[in-house]
Amino acid sequence: MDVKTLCLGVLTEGDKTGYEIKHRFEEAFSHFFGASFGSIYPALAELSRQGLVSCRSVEQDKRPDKKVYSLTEQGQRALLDELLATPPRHKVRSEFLVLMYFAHLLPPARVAAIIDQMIAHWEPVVAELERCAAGAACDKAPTPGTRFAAGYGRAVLGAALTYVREHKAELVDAIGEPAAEAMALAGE
Amino acid sequence: MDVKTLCLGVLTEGDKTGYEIKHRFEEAFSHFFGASFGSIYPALAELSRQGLVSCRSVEQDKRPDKKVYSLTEQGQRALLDELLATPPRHKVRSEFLVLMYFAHLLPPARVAAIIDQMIAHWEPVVAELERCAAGAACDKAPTPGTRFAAGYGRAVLGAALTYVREHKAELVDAIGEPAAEAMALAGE
DNA sequence: ACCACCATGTAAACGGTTACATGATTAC
DNA sequence: GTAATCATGTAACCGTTTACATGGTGGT
Repeated sequence: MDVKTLCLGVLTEGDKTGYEIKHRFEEAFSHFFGASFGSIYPALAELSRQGLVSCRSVEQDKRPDKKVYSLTEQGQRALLDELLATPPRHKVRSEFLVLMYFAHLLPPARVAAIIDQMIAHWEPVVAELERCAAGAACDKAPTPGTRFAAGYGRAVLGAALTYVREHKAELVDAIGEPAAEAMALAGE
Repeated sequence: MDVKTLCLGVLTEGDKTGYEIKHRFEEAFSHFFGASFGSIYPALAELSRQGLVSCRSVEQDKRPDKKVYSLTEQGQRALLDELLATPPRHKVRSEFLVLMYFAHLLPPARVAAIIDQMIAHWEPVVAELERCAAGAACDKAPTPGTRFAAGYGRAVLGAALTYVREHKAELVDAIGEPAAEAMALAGE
């Protein structure tokens, strides 16, 4: 599954410009899928070429024209086929956890700072997902899936926050006294 | 941060062949970082060229020679520099959640099957992380970071499991009766 | 017979990010 | 004056995956 499929997906919620699609991506699935303009615009061009979306230019006063994309019938079929064929993968790529794994090689203050950074980063995200999962917010489109995905994010990020908060001191202390184990073994 | 850094990292646990590094990757960080042979072998070659690891060939009876890599002093410094310079990112790419987001476009049975698949996939992973977080298992190398990372995985995957188990029926029912909202609005 | 394990590597293809290029409008 | 929002696109670069190529050993 690639950005093209996601574009088809958001277009089921209504016609949109590339710019709007990018923002929809951010508010709806930024916590489980990323996409930048550099991948969205070429994806839309390709979908248009394949006839899976149609495109009309809309004039604007004092702004350049915008291109509004719509899902075609072919596009709807292609989306369904793609969704039915997609195996449900779930990958995490976390430089944060790599850093934590090698915490013993870093200054304890740095490790503490990294954890604080993650907490500060996650807190507003969880708050936002809480609102989405509740049904309010997230624009419109309160489909069951929207709430499920937001609820998942809330549950999982909430657990992450709780975990790092509760184990920060333990980790920082442990790497601050690297001889602790040796001393324990020596009967200290 | 790339595979090269991770290779330097696992080599702090002791000398290893490319093959062994791959397996270490799998048991230690498969839940937050992926790497295949196709990226590990070239990474090792490049690190060797840069003098960050040294390499000695070891003859084996009835098997081709293996190349055992060791971290050099330069490599240790490079690893530390890289770890200190790495911003703590954390990215998720989940086709599973995309599928759930668009659940209303899929047959309910398919959605249920996908969730069951994820549960079946996550269950043994959580069990393994539980053992790692407890301190036993995960080969040796029971550094504080190892336990922190495993504990994080256990907490987060555990929350994911609980969430999908508790909300599966809700989601499947909701997409099974697509007219529910409309009927409610009509006073039904 | 066949599959899994050990062991190393290459090369094409893929998909995505980052940075660049342009430019008007509105608000602080 | 500086930054954010609206709006579209290109191109170089990056790192990874996938598939291919090779081949002996040990178990069922």
